Amino acid sequence: MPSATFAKPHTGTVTLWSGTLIPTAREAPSDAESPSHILLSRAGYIRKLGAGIYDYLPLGWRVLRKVSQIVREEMDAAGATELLLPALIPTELYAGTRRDVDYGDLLFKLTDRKGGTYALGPTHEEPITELVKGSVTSYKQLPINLYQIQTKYRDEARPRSGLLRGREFIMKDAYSFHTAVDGPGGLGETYDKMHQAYSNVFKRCGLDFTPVEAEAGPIGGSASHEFMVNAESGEDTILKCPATGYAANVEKCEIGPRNAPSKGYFAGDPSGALDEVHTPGCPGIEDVAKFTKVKPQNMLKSVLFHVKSTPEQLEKFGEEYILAVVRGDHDVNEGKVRDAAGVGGIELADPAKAAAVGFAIGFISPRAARNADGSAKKGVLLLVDRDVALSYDDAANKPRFWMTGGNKKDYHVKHFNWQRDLGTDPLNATPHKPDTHPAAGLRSTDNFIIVADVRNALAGDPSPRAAGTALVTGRGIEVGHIFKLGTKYSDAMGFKILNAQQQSQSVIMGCYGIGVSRAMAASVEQNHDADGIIWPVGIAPYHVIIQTLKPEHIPTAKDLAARLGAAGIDVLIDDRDERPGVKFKDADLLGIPVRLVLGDKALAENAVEFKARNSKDKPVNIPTEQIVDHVVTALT
RNA sequence: CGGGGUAUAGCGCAGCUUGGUAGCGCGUCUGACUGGGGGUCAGAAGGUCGCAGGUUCAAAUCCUGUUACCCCGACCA
Repeated sequence: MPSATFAKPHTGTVTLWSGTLIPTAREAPSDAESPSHILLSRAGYIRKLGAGIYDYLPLGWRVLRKVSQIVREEMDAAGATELLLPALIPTELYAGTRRDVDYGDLLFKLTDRKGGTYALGPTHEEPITELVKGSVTSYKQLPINLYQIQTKYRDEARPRSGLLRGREFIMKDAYSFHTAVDGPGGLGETYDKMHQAYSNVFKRCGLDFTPVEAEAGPIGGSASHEFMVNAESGEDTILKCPATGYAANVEKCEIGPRNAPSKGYFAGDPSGALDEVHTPGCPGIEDVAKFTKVKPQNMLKSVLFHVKSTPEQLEKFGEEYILAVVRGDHDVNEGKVRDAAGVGGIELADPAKAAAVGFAIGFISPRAARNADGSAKKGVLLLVDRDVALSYDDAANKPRFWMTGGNKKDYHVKHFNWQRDLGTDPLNATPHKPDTHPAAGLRSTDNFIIVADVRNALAGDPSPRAAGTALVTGRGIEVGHIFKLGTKYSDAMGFKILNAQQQSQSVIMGCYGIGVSRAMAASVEQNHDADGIIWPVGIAPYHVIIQTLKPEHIPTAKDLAARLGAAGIDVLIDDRDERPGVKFKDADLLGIPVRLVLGDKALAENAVEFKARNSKDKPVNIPTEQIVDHVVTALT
C-alpha cells in the first residue's frame, strides 16, 4: 500500500471529545437497515435530515475530507487540475444536449423569482463543456483534464441505504478534452491514466475493489470501466473469470463459446405433438410454471423490442421490431440485443402498439415473427439466444421439449419445435448480417433470424477469456466510473476547434467520476464487525483514540497526544467522565484504528495500553517512551 | 410510478380493537455510592400523540382528507 497520510511531515490534529460533537447511540434510527447506515448513524458520523439527505457530523466530515484529499493527490499526480463549477445550472444550458429531458424526473428542477428555471447538477458535462468551449480556442491548449469535488443532486425515485443512494451526495467528477482518441495526448492515454489513478485512490482508501468492464460507449471496445467495492450488500452483480481476472458487470459480460449442438442449431425432431394449453391470467414465466408445472428452463421467453428509429429511418423502413428469445430462466440483455441487431437504440415495446402489430405480449412465441403463410413479418428481426436455438437435447440424448406462448391471450403451447412450428424451416434461413452502420436500421429479408448471445451472463457460464473456466459472481458497490464520451456533448453543444491541419473538428471528451460519500459508506459495508466500524488507516477520521479512565489522567493524555500529533498522527482524546465500559463500547463503535488507554494499571508501570481495532489480540502495555514509534509502526 | 407499511419525548417502542388525567426502556439533568466492557440507588426535566377538518359532553384512540418517511418492485451517468 502506498504511504499513508499520517506519515507525511505535518502536525496531526488533536481533538477533545468533550469539545466536539459525537452523538453516539445504542440504537440506530428504525429506518436504517444497511450496516453502513446503521453504524455511521450510531457512531455519530451522519444524521438524516430528510429522505436521502444527510448531515455530515464532525467525524463524517473528517472521513470525507480524507477521501477527498487522496482523490486530489492522485488526480493532480495524473495531470488533472481542480476547479469548482456551480451546482445551480440554468436550464438553457441543456438546450443542445436535451439532457434535462433525458434525465427526466431524476433531475432536481427549481424556479427563481423571475420564472427562470434551473437544475441542481447531477453531473456537469454541460457546464464544463460550456466553460472550455469559451476559453479553449486552439488545439495547442489540449489535452486538458479538469475536475471538481462537489455536492451533486439526483431526485432518486427511491433513496435507500443511507449514503449509498442519496439525493444529495458528494462526488468527484473529471472531464478531459482531446483532439484525438489514440496517440500522445489522446483520449486513450488520459483514460488509462485515470484507470491507474482510480486504482491508486481506492487502494489508498483501503478498499477491496474490482475494476469491471461496463457498457461500451459510442467509441466501442472497453471504453468504460466501473470500480466496484466488493461487498455482499452491494446493489450490483458482477461476473469474474477466476483464471484471467476478466471482470464485467451484468450488462456487459460476454459469455464464452460453448460446445456446438451436435445436430446444429434448430435441427431435430419434435418432442411431441403441438399441444395448446389454457393458461388464464398467466402472462409471466413464473405464473405459467406454477400453473402448468413446467420448469422455466424448458420455456422460451420472447421479449419484443421496438427499434428507436430516426425520422429518416422511419420514412425508409417503417416501424421495426426485434423479437428476442431466451430461456425462461434467463434474462434478456438489452445491450446485447441492440448490438446483435446492429441498430442504434431499442426500447421495450409498448403492449398496446405491439398488439396492433399482432404481438400478444405475455403470450408471444417465436412464431409471432412470421406471417400466417410462414413468411417473415416485414421489419421484425427474430433474435434467438444460443441456449434456446435447439431442437435436440445432447445431454439427455432426446428431442428438446419447449413450452412457449400461444400467440393469443391466456394460451401457451407445449412441444414447440423450431423446424416444424416456426413457419419456415430456420435451417434454410439466410443469415442476417447487421449493417455495419448502426444508424442504417434493420433490413427486412424473407428469413430474418439470428442466433446470438443475447442474455445476461450467470455464474457457471463459460468464461469468454479462458476455455473450460466458469464465471463466478460477486456483489459490488459502484464507487467509480470512467467513460470515453467521444463527441456526444461537444457535438451537441457545438464545440469544435481547428486542428493542426487547420480543419475544424469536434472535441473528443472523457468523463471520470468517483462517489466520495458513497466510498465512505462502502468502506463501512466492507469493514465492520458486530461492535462497530473498522476504518482503514487511510481514511479513518483519527488514527488514534486516547481514552482516559479517570479525569486526573487528562493532562497525561494531552501530553501523549501532543507527542503523537508532532509525528503527524491525528488524535481524538476521549476525555469524558464516563465509565470504562461505555468508553470501550464507543471506541469500538467509532472504529478508529488504534486505541490507547490511560489507566492506573498501565500508568503504574509507566506504560500505555495499546489495542488495534482490526485485531482480536488482547491489549498490550507499551512503555510510554516507545509508544509513538509503536503507533507509527502499527499504522504503517 | 405500482404494491405494502409506519408516524406518540433526543433514540427505540407500548397505548388505539372497546373514546375518559400521556406510558415504558435507553439517553439527558441533580445528588450519593461506584470505577477495566453500556453499574446501583434516590429524585427531576422533556410530548399541542405528523398536519387539517369532522363525529362526540369528551379524540393519541372513531371518520375524511393531506403530508412525510420506510420496505418490495419498476427505475438508476
